[in-house]
Amino acid sequence: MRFSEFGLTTLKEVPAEAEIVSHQLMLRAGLIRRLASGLFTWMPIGVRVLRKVEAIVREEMNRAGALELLMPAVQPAELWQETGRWNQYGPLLLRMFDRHQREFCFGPTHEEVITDVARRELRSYKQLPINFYQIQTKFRDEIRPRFGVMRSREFIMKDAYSFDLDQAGLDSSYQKMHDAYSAIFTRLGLKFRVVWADSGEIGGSKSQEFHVIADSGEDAIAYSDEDDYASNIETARTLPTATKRPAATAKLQKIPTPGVRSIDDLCNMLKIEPAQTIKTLIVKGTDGPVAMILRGDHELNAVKAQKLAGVASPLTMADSETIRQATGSEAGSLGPVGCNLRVYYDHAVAAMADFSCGANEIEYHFTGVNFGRDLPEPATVDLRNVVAGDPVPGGKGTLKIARGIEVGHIFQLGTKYSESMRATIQDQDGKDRAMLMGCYGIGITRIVGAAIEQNHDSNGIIWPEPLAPFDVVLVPINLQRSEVVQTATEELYAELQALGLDVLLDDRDVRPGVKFADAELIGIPHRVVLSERGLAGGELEYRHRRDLESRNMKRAAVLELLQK
RNA sequence: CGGGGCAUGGCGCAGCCUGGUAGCGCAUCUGCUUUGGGAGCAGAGGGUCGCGUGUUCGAAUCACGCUGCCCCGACCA
Repeated sequence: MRFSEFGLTTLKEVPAEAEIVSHQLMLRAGLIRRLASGLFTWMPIGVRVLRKVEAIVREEMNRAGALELLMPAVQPAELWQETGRWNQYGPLLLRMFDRHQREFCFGPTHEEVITDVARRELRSYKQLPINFYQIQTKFRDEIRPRFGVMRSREFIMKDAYSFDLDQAGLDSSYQKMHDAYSAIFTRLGLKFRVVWADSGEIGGSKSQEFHVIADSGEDAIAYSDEDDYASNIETARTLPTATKRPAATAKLQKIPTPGVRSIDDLCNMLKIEPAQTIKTLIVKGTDGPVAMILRGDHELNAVKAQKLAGVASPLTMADSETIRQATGSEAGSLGPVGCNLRVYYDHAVAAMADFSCGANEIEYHFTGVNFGRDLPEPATVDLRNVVAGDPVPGGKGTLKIARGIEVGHIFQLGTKYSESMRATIQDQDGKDRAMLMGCYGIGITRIVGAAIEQNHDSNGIIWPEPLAPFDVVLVPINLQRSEVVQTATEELYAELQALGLDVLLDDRDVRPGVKFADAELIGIPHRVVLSERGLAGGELEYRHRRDLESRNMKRAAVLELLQK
């Protein structure tokens, strides 16, 4: 491709709308342009990257035995009503009517459609196992689209769905996808980690996420420094603390705390640390509100809390009226002492002594509270988000926290969809059985952003070679004025293309600095500079995007290097 | 959805407080010079100042309403 014919415009300045580096660089390098909130046009250079991602994903999916198909982006409401998700999915689902006032949605995912395909097509267990996939546009009406293509409303996803007769079959299909995903992210040249996760909206049991490790990631990942445990913070578990509780030394005191509405206020007034306080959260329950007791510096974990007996799911905080009726007090002055609600204590609380908490009387708190004296010994559960240093569930080592960008997610769905949509198959005994399903997603567009988050410097993108829009960029110096350069450039351009390389020839009549700056901004891995000076000595100048210095090399040596 | 901010040429911004018919940098086009790290000079094109209503002799500027976008938050009891 000749630069002069590629229609690429790069930006010297950073557009104000872009917050994170991948978004800024994608705009500056001309990969994407914004149409509306969460909607982007992929420009030619961006599409080149997308196609490279897709090609690798497709190859590995095919290698794993999955079959590509293509389902409609627009789906009829009736299918979603069959599984009950028409109501469950909420405002994330973009709904619309056709001219006959029939209701549709723009597919945010395709479990319903594929299950419909399966129940029509699959009759016999002999057709199993089978795994269908597609690479296609989805729409999710996100509350707050952000970070460019990382959380956009319209995006491209590879979604796959497996069908098996029994759990052993599902385990095997799931494992195949796990291995295929690992192969995909490895081939893409990304640093990633597989973590345990919550199945959330999609449903089902076993589920793992593939995260590209990056500080700007939206998700927190907890992992062990000693074994292979790794989990999304949403589901990361921990054990009761091993530390023994110190003996009580302080007297129980009730003190007035005017104006104190939060843990921070309390700590400021008493000159203590949040870890010496207890906070009490009131959530909605299945029969009356429930109190959650946590150390002041810890956070309640919704996934864990909503699984507890008596707690309403999804987890909902009680409103101030409910709190008043249940405790006679208000948020900001709540505590376990004298609380007659159903109470859950977090593990970490059991190790505390001489702590402070609300007195269930507006703007009064207790200090010097102790278990076994002022409160009964607590039965504790795992209630909170883990923090760095917590014990690993397996018992070995402590947890560390990293940030990641979720680029893949695999689930065992079981029979959630096959049962509600009656997708059954005849087994060896001629009996109808609901198929066991798995579903497997990769965010194709998100991978592009994640790759940039992980691979850039102050000059621009540094594409992992498998993703690069071009393999090599040719930068001729004085192309328009030097016949020697012109001849050598055209010959090299033709030869590299004949070798099957994607070559960008910067044939613009601009000063070299402009070409260098653009080559670095768009992140082409290999750069070859052709100049009269070098050519006179029979040499080209080569530099990899990651390198700081360029080197002069013989033409043959450059060709050899680029063929690897 | 709650809070905050912004909206002026393709991009980044100033002007608004104190009302008088729009300016800077980048980009674009033309010419000349320049050509190994985002060139220089000269010239040119391009904006009904997000939309609406109002105040006023007069509104980018003041008031009200709306829309769009961005950021933060959505357990912090």
